[in-house]
Amino acid sequence: MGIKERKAREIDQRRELILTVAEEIINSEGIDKLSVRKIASKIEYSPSLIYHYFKDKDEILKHLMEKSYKKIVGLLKSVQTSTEDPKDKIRKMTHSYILLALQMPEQYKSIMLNSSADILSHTSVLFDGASTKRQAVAILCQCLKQIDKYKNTDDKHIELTAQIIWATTFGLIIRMIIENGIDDTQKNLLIQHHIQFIEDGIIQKKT
Amino acid sequence: MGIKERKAREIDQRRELILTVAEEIINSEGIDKLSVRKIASKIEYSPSLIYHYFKDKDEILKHLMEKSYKKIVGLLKSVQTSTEDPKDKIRKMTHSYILLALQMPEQYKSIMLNSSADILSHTSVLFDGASTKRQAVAILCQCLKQIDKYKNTDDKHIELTAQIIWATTFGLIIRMIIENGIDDTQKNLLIQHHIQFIEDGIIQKKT
DNA sequence: TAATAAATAGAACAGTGTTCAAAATCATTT
DNA sequence: AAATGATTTTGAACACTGTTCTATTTATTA
Repeated sequence: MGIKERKAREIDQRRELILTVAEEIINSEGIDKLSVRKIASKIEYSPSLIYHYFKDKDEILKHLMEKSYKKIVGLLKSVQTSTEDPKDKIRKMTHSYILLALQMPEQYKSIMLNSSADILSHTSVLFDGASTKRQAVAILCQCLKQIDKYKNTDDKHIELTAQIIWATTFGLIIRMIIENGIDDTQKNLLIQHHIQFIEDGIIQKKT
Repeated sequence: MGIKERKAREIDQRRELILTVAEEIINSEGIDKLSVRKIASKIEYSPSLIYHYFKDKDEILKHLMEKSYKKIVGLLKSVQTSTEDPKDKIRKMTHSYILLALQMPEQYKSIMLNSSADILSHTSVLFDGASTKRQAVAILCQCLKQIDKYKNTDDKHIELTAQIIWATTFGLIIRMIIENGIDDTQKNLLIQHHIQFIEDGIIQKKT
């Protein structure tokens, strides 16, 4: 009986359709303008139908965030295996992370600022022990450990460094997104300066 | 005729009352739960009355933000005139800035993340030339200039440094606010680490 | 084809910001 | 003090929002 499977496939397709439409709205009108009714009208179904495929609006958001989040982590991983020099790795990771985030400003904002508990459990990185539970921090720590100066540094210190790198980079990105009208050359200068700052901070480090 | 003056005073009082109540709601329930109707009910007037004293909800927010913003700038100024050593100044300014922000998390979030154009014109700091138009950046630049190593550094470079310091500190604060449940010792470690990072970045700087 | 299960729609509830015309209050002048 | 005019306040309404519930339609199974 392939009918059940077809049904399951149809449900998945419908869910995908909803997510796609939601993403379209976010990209064209911004996340604030996303509404269940707007999704329904664009999909030409009644609003209540949405609730057959998703528990509530938050669950839709959650799925979208998950998608974007995986994209970001995937990027980090690909950079991690690409280069040799650990310092260069951190440079490149930070740089491409920033560029990717700027390419999907609305999604990045949502992922990082939406404090829904579910999403937060993926994106929180500042707690004690994050290096063992968050891929992004783990990858950063791994890179830091490969730097000579950190050979004899305790793990907690490395974790803190990674957390600061992450949180500060986050800050620069969010402000570049929020403060609209910054031209590209200025953006590039800021990014360059920030990466230099990180490098200096790393080099200088003394246990 | 002191009646007109009394009237003006009464209007001011009413406006103040609305703002106070709004702040109370924000502090107790969070900014998301603030609504015109809730203000009205707490003040025991009809919702439509609010619109006699404020153009719309955004204007109320704007006033609240302005208030908090002034508090922050005031703090920066007081630290600026307090200490001697410029490096110490930056340390202290950053530190007390972070502590103040953490004491008013909801307000800080609103000021910095609410992208209403009016508020943005006070809080945007990343554009080219911000050091002449934004007090926070200006103060930071002034401190940087007093550091020996920066004596021969061009203004644009100093501005970028100030902007990065600002944006990264912002990032750390926002994440400490958003990621609830981080205990105080961890918070202090992060803050300490961040300030150290800034210091290292500043020292290391070579034109 | 009849019974059963799933998908879809429509109406409704409670909430939001906002507007507008009417009512109530107050101030001033006659 | 009464009437006029300005100001303050309200109540109802509009257009939205997320969400739930009960029908109704559609598809699957026996």
